[in-house]
Amino acid sequence: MLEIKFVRQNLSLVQEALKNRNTSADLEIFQKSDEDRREILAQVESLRHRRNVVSQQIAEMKKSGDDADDLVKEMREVGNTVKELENSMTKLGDVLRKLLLRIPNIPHNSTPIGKDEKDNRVVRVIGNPTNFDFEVKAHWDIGEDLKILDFERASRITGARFPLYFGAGAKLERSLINFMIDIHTTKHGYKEVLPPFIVNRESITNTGQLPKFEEDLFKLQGWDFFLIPTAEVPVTNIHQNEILDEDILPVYYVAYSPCFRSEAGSYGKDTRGLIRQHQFNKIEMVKFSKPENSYDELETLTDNAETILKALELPYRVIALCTGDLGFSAAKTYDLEVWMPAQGVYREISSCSNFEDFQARRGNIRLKRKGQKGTELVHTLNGSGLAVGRTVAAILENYQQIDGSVKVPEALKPYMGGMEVIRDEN
RNA sequence: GGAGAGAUGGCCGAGUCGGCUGAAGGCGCUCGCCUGCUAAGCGAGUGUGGGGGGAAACCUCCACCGAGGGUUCGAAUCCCUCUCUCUCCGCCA
Repeated sequence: MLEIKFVRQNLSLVQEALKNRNTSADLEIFQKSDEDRREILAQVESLRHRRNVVSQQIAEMKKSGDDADDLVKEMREVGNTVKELENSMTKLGDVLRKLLLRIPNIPHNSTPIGKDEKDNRVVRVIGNPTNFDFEVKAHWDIGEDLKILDFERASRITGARFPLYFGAGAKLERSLINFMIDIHTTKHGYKEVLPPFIVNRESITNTGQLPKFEEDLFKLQGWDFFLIPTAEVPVTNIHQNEILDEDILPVYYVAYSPCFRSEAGSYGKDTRGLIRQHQFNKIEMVKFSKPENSYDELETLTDNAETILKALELPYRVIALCTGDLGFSAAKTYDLEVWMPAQGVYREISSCSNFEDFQARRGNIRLKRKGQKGTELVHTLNGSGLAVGRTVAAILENYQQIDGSVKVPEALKPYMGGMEVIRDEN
């Protein structure tokens, strides 16, 4: 959420940001409601002031036995007026809050301006697309042929877009989870957390998925709770309504969680394989930072995610999302895209963002500096490190061999109990 | 699921029969004094959000004692609803 004062004073800047994001919000209603509300506020406050003063008088008069009936009567009137004005003020306040909650973050000035994903900027390319001297198979065929993935049975258990892993496939997924968390905790200084996978409305509003994108979420029937679409939600909310001491910052957390997404509106896309599932596993890194350091933190965060891809020796590239492709809460985002040989394209496998104080304002996450009065909002960041299902897909495709087996990446062998190659054991 | 207790400022904790309590007291923190160093001591200050004024230091007003309603001229204090925490019982991985 943007600060109401900021929006009030920078309407054209906000307008411009909305335009760059290909979105809009009714800023005229905002402006009008804001002015009206402040006008009423002034009236209410002076009436309340008068009531406070006179109430004091009434107390004194009663104490000395004087008759205060006239004043009491008058104050009853004042009280009624105040109540009426307060009601209209509450209504305007609701309008304003609803509008504010739906205004996305202002993109950072280093975020390229552009319409859609075609305008994203390639920042760097690491490694070369894997070479094969045979015809490569898509990961879903590899997985099904090796009997480690079973989309058919999964769809019977639940429906389309749910994963079912067997044997070495299940173990590969589990190994990757441990491998990634181990690297982030031992090499990058993150603290491991295991958060709730169901969150309440407030938490998921704080991170920005609500109120605008409720249709993307799975909601629990009979509860105002949601399945998390990413561990970002519970982990960022660890510190909601807290004042963090300056010297504990920056705080780094890494969490494993399953992620649940309705994928509304993506019916035709990625219908096969592990790329787009309603449930998938992800390792998420979350940072709380002082404002002045958050862009440096974004670089190291991205580097931390890249470390995993490098360790797995998967070719990838880093792109900077343009304003039109940027997520609602983010001011700047780098996507990591891994090379997928079967489709011959780079596919998103991680997204690393700086939200500046946008989420912190919603979640009231503040910082207190030594020797300074007051508090200020922290900056929050997060990035996948990495999406596990997509990593499995990338490994299957990039490490496939002509006989249909798949080599285990060197770095993963210890986690796979020394297994060198995944082959059909049946 | 049943029974009970509680929720106050960064933390601990007091608030009587509703009215100088935005909130005692303590801790912590900041500044100053004092002291060979450290420790202790002394003095002052120290919540958040919002409106108005001022270039600014700051001044002023309003709101906030888990959340939301209600009663009242006036509510941290009374009433109602909800949420959360704790204890005991039951049940359960």
